[in-house]
Amino acid sequence: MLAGQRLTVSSPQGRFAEGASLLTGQLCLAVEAFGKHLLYRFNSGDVLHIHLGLFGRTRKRKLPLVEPRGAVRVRLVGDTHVIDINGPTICRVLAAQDVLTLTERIGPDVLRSDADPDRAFNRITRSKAPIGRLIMDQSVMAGIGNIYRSEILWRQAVHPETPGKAIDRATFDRIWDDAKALLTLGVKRNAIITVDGARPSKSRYSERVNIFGKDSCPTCKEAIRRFEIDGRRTFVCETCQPLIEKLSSVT
DNA sequence: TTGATTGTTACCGG
DNA sequence: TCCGGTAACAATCA
Repeated sequence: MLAGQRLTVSSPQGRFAEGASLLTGQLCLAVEAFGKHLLYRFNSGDVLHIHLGLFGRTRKRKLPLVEPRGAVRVRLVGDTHVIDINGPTICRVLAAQDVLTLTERIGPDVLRSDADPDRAFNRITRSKAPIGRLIMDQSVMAGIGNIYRSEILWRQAVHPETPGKAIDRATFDRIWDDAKALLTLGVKRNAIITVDGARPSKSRYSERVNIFGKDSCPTCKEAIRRFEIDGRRTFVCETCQPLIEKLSSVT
C-alpha cells in the first residue's frame, strides 16, 4: 500500500495525537498482517499497530486530500495516496519488544506462508472445547471471523459443537485448507464469498454466503439451527453437519 | 431512537 | 493459575 513511502501521519480527531507525531515524516518500510492485526513498520523501528475490530474501516484514496469522512482516527498521507483509518479498536505505536509479544500471542495465520498448521492442530486436539470456538480463537489459529466460522464448518460438514479432540487430522486439514482458500479469495475480491462461483456485488454478504443468516440449507433445504458460541451467532445444518463426537471422547 | 453487528481485551470470581 | 462470564469499547446503518 504505502510501503516504501515517507508518510505524514496525523490524527484528525485529536486522539492518538502523540503517536501521530512520533511517526510523521518517517519512511514506511512494510505493512504486514498477523491475523486481524495490522502492523505498519517504520524506518525508526516504530510500529503502528492497528486492529479494526468490529467496526473499523480503512479507506484509500488518491491525492489530493479531501475532508475526513466520519470519525477518522489516523490519516496516513503518502506521495500519491492517502489512507484514512476509521474506528479501530487498537491504534497505538509499539516498541520492538511489544511487537514480539503480540506476534507470539497470535496463532498461525492461515494466510501467512510461515504459518505452522501443526500448532493449531495440537491446540485443537488437546481441547474439549467446541471446534466452532477453537477455529475462531485467534490464539489457536488466526484469520477466521464469525461469518467464515459458520461457512467453513458447513462446507466441510463439521458440526460446530464437535469437541476439538474429536477432530482428526484429515478433518483439520480440510478446515485449514478451506479457510486458506476462502480468505485468499476474500482478500482478492475484498468481499466475503463462500459460495463457489459467486461474484462480489453491491449486495450484502448474505447473498454470497451459504448459511450465515439463512433459514434453510442450500443443499438439503432443511431448517438451519441458529445458536450462540461465545455470544456470537452461529449457524448449522444438523442434517449436513451431524454431530459426531467420535471415539476419542474416551477419557 | 434503538438495536444489531465481519472483534478483542480487561477484569473478576470460582 | 486457569477457566468462564461479563462489561467495555469502537462506528455505522437500518
